[in-house]
Amino acid sequence: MTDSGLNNTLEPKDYRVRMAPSPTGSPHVGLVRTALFNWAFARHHGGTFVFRIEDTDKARNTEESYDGLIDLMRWLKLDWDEGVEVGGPYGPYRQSERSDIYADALARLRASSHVYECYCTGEETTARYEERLAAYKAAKAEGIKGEAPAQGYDNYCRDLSEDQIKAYEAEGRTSVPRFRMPDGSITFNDLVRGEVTFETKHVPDYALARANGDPLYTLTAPVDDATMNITHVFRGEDLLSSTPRQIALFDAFVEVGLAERAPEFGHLPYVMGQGNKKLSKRDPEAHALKYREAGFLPEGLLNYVALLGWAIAADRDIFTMEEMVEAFEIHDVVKNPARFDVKKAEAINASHMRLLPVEEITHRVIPYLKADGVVSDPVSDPDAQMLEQAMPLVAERINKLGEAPDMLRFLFVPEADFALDEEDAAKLLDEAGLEVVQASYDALNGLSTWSTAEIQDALTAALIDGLELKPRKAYGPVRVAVTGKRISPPLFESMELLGRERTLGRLKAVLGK
RNA sequence: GCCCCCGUCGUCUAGCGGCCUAGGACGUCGCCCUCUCACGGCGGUAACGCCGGUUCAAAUCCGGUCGGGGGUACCA
Repeated sequence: MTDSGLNNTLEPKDYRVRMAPSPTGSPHVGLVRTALFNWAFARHHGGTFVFRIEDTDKARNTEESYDGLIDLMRWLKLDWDEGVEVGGPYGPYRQSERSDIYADALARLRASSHVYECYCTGEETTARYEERLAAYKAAKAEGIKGEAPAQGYDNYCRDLSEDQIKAYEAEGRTSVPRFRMPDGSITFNDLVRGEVTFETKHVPDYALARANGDPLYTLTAPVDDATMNITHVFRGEDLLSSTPRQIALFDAFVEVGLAERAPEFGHLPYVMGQGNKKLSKRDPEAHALKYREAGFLPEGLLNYVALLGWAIAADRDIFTMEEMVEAFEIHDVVKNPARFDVKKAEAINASHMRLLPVEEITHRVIPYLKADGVVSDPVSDPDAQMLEQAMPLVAERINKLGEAPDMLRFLFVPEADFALDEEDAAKLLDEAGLEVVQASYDALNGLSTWSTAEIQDALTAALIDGLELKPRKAYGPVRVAVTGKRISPPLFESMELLGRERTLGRLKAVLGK
């Protein structure tokens, strides 16, 4: 048994965690959760959060994806103390720039007894498995009980003689370095799951590099964690079963002087999509940056994502990142996978919206208004004034920043471009509706003062008292005529903001005059 | 096949042997507020996978079983 425990002289301020994504495709919400928990752990303990990039797979990495990762982390304000873009004492922080380090590590390992050369081809390995399987089945048919053969590499080249090696080399075969798993079992204390034990006979010897010399993930990640002095590794549960081989590797590192000890591990449960499938890049809700596009607040997304496997208290869902940092303990992380629920994410986001003062929401909504061409870029003075007055009306009725443009557009469009929603117009501006609009026009036209209160009084007198309409019936057509839609900010306030000229103009336009 | 992980309302979770006729949140349903929408308020709905065991007492501990997931690569 191997003990992976840290020596207990380690102080919380010395804790070093990392997140190490591969820059392939657009960043995933599962990655946000992993980043958040690592970050919260580091901040809670006063440790260090490292951001490293695992870009050894040249074929799949893109610079665009890398930019997306940086963009995402900055938007979320998950700041890192060391890593790409900011540097640090253990750089470089991109694996593609660390070839020398891996070559050196591999050379040391090869000089030890922990690594041997394997000359097998993949076909040979599977062929041997088929053979074992056939033999097992044959024996079973005859009633002989035995252990079913394991799939995967069978440690065939473990103890090759000098002659055999020479023969293979003479054949012109290439070889890969394989790590020799020790006998016995490996037990480690997973910080979220508790004690986990693997019998090493179930863990085949594994390749550390390709035949062409390129190091594999099995080597690079542990080497980086060792050389960057990472003390705790929190990652997805898909890596749980590769942990024993990494711990064994770390033991070899210690022997060859690459590490002082293995880090502690904690395996975070999956973030799932619909059904029982891990949220994949194919699912639209998987893409983290989409939430920014939709107008999520970073603190809203983060709060929701934190809830996927962690709870701050039994009766509380809404909290700030400061509060999370204060309360976060890795031991409290739940073991079972969580489904990502967009509806709840939106609700949590809405709660955060309500926590913000109007001025802040205004500030944050501007990029969305610009993107949709609702306000000028840069924002003109009149636009800024209008916004300042209009935002109190809409701030509490939107759940995402991205909902603001549609709600505000009617206040900003030039009259020439103002258009009615066809469906709403067809529904509400029928004969009866136009009568209402006519009555409204007449009532408002004579107004001496243009204020919310005056407007409301005039319309109430004309429509509710005069035409004896239900408020619902009365204001619907007017709303469509003035704002273009059935759904809008409060009508009387909107009219005041729009001004007498534009309001009356729109009413008249509907009446066809 | 073999190894490992996981199993409380539809969903996310609280629960660490008695505080549980299982709490909160989202969803959903009903009501109230209301010029639309949204907000807000009130109320309802709904769960310990199953079987054994330990115990005076089990959602909580143990065993089994079923179900789900991951691994078993010269992918990460």
